[in-house]
Amino acid sequence: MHTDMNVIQSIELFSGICAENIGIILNCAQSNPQTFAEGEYIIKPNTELNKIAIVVSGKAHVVSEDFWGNRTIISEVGEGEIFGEAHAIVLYEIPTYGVVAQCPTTVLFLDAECIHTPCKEMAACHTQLLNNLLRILARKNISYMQKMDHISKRSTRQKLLSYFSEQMNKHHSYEFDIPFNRQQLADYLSVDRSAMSSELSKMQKDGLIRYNLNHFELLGNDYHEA
Amino acid sequence: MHTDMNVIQSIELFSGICAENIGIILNCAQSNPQTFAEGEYIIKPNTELNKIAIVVSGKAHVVSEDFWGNRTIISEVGEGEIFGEAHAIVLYEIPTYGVVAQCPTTVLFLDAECIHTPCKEMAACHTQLLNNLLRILARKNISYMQKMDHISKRSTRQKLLSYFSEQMNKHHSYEFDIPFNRQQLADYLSVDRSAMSSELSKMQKDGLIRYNLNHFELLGNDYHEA
DNA sequence: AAATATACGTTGTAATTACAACAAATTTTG
DNA sequence: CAAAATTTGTTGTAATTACAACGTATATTT
Repeated sequence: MHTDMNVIQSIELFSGICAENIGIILNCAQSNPQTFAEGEYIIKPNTELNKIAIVVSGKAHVVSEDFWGNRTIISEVGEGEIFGEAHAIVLYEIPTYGVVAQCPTTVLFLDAECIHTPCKEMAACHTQLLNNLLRILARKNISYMQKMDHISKRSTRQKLLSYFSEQMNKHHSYEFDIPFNRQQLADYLSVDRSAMSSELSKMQKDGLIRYNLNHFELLGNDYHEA
Repeated sequence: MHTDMNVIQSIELFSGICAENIGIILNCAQSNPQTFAEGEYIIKPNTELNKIAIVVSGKAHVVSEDFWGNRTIISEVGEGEIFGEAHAIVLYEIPTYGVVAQCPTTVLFLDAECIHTPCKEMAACHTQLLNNLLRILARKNISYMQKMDHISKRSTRQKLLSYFSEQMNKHHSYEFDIPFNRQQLADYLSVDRSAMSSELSKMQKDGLIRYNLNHFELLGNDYHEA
C-alpha cells in the first residue's frame, strides 16, 4: 500500500477526492500494486477482467492479437492513466486485447466491485468517483469517435484532410501545430509513413495545404491567400 | 411531458429506476421532447452540447462533415438509444459531428446539469442513473475499440480476419452467423463492397474461410477439417 | 565540430483497392 | 408462382497504397 502516493493523488480518477478518502477507496477496492517487466503481459488477452488498472509508473501498450497471431497497438497508457475500466464496468464482456508493459511498469488494480456496490465508508466519495470515471470514459469515447472518423476515410488524402479539419476546429484557426511527428501521425491514421509523406507533398503541390514540419496551414478554395 | 412513457421506462438509461423517479429525473432535467422531420438536423455540427438526447421514436445518423463538405456516417441511433452523452459530460469539448433524422424522429433532451449537480429530489436515484450512464458509455467504448481494431488493419483481408476473429471469440465457435449483410459489413469495415466480396472469394479459395451468405466458418491451419 | 542517431522526403515497383458495370442468386411482392 | 427488387458475386481498369531503399535534413551526443 506504499506505492507512490504523490502519483496516486494527482491522477484524474481521484480528482476532487481527499487523501483520506483515497485511502478508503484503495482499501475498499482491495488494491494491490504489482510490477511487471518489460514485455510482460499485464493483462493477458481473452481473460476475464473485473479490475480497473492504474499505471503508477512506467508505460504499457494495449495490443490486440487475432486468431492468426497478428499484433496491433490499439493505444498507449502512461503514468496516471487507467485501463480496463470499460470491461470492469461491463462485466460480461471479455477483452480480446492484452496489455503489455513497455518498460518496468507498476500497476495498481482496483476491484470494480466497489464501484457497483461500495462499502459504507466509501459513501462520502463514491459519487465523486463515479463522476470521475464517467468523465474519463466520456473523454475516451470522444477521442475514439474522432479517430474512427478519420480512419474510416478511404484514401490517405481524405484521412489527412479529416484530421486537419479536426485540428482546424480545435484551434479555431487555419494554421496550427500538430502534436505528432510523421511516424506517429501515420500510426494514428493507420497508413504507411512514407506513403503519407509523399501524399502530403502532393497535397501541397495541389494547393490544398501548406506545411513545414509540425506546422500546417489549410488553404480553403479562395480564402486567405497572400 | 406526455411522450410515450412505455418507451422511456424501458430504455437502458433508466433501468432499475421506478416510474416515479423517472418522472423526477425528467422534471429535474427540464426534459422537453422535440420532433424532427426526415433529413433535419437534430444536432448541428460544431455546436455546444450540454444535453443528453434520448431517441423516443424514429432513427438518426451521427454524421461528420469536414472542412470540404464530405459527409460520413459515424453511427446509427435507434429507439431507446441515447446520443450526445459523452459531450454533455465532457463540457468543454464541442462536437464536430451532427445528428440527422432518418425519418420523423422524436427526441427527449435531458439537461446534463442534473448529472453533475442533481437536485435533492433526485438523490434517491442519482447513483443508479450514474451507474446506467457509466455502463452505456463503457459498452460504447468497447465497441468503438473493437471497430478501430478492425479498421486500422492495412488490407481488406486483414480487416475481415480481424472481424472474424472477434466473432469467433464472441460465439466460442469457429462457425457463426454475422449480423450484417455485405453492404453493412463493408460500411462497418470502411471498405468497398464489391472489393470486399471478391476478397472473400479469394480467402475461400485460399482455404482460410468457408462461407455461405451470413454464415461463416474459420479454417485454422490444421484444425477441424472434414 | 565531428560523429551518430533520428526524422523527413522521394522514388520505383508490386500489390491492393475503389469504382463501374454487369451477371447470378436470393428475397420480396403482387 | 412469376415478376420485381434487392443482395451478392465477378471482372477489368485506373488509381492508390505498402514496402523497400536511399538521400537529405535536423537534432543529439561525444
